[in-house]
Amino acid sequence: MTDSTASRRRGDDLERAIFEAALEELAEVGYANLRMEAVAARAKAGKASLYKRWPDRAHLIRAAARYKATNVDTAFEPSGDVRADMKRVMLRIAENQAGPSGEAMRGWVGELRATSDEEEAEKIREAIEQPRIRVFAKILETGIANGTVRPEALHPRIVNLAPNLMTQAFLMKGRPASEAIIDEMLDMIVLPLVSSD
Amino acid sequence: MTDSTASRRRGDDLERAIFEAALEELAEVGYANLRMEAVAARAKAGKASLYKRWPDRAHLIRAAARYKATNVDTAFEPSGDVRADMKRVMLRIAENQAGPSGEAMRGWVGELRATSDEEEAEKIREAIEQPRIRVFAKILETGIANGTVRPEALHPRIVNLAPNLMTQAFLMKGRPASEAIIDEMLDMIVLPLVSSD
DNA sequence: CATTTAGTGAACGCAACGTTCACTATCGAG
DNA sequence: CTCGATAGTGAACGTTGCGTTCACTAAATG
Repeated sequence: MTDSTASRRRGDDLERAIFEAALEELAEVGYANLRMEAVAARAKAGKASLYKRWPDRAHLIRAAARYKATNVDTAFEPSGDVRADMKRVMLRIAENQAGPSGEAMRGWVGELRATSDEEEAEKIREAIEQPRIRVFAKILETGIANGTVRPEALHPRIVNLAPNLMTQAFLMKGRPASEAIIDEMLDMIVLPLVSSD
Repeated sequence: MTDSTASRRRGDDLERAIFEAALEELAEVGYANLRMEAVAARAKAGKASLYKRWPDRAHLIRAAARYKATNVDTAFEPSGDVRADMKRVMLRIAENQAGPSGEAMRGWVGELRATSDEEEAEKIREAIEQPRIRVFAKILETGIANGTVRPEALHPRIVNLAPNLMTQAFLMKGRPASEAIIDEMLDMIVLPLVSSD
């Protein structure tokens, strides 16, 4: 926990501590209630150290989310059972949405117009979608290889469908889709669309 | 500045003026930048008159959005051409998202957890979804009647699919889906799922 | 016309923002 | 090892927007 022989941290060391603090705050009070002073206090840092690094709350939180995304295990090997694989990944997305990353995204969406840095926004969107596209494309490819999936299903709009449904559900309901809802998404929408029979 | 023949409005008369002002502000500066003082000034009303009616910004904006929703022409008669009907409605949703209602929704989503009045949230969700469900259900029913749509397509998850895709696109991109994207949604996802052939 | 009801506008206290500054711990070059 | 340069601290500050209060006044009521 806290070191009583407190040394004064600098550089990346301090930066990481701030990120961790921000993520914890995000998880606890949510984006809308996150206070810079609270993050600073939690990280045992001065407010000035935050503002030296990021111009405002939105930037700090985006940076923290990026930090978390890079430090998370994203490895995935498809089993060949398309439904099971998709479900597994969707449950993982749900877990993720329930934590600080979900809050970061909610806040980002809420300020999407205000910020309106179209360049930056596009990069964030890509950072969110790219990993998902890769995983779902892999699942579909495996399905195509073993004949359970139509080859035409490998289109970005369809590859993105499942994660997009997850996003929609999360944003509109305020919490991630339950397992029951994921099952419905799969059986009523995604699988009928991609299955080869 | 102040009109010498200034009549002082009251009740619903004043309330409408406040709603109009709020909607104009929403359209101009967006949810995140909307200031209560600006709304009051624009409506030529006192800030106290706003706070007498609604406890805070979020409530005022929700009320304004509701006000607009009830004063909008929602009539729709399906032509029997399912694709054309759906496209027409989706374009109307896009138009709507581009205006103050879209901003209201973005703001609501951004604060969904902070507000966290689960009761109220559910009512708002319903108010958004109900009219859409009715319209798309009608379109699908007509399609079922003339044999172009599978009867099993009349399931809430599928009925809601098109509007949900519109919502997802709007929230993540910051602006409504273009016509080209709507075409893709229809041809790659919605129609393959509901068509009877 | 008198009384009650409702809106105005200005002032207020408050919370959080983002900035500044004097002070201090750590780093690294010589 | 010493000393200057670099980076962090913590407190104070001005500012903005919130939501409230109050003395005043216009409109409705009867």
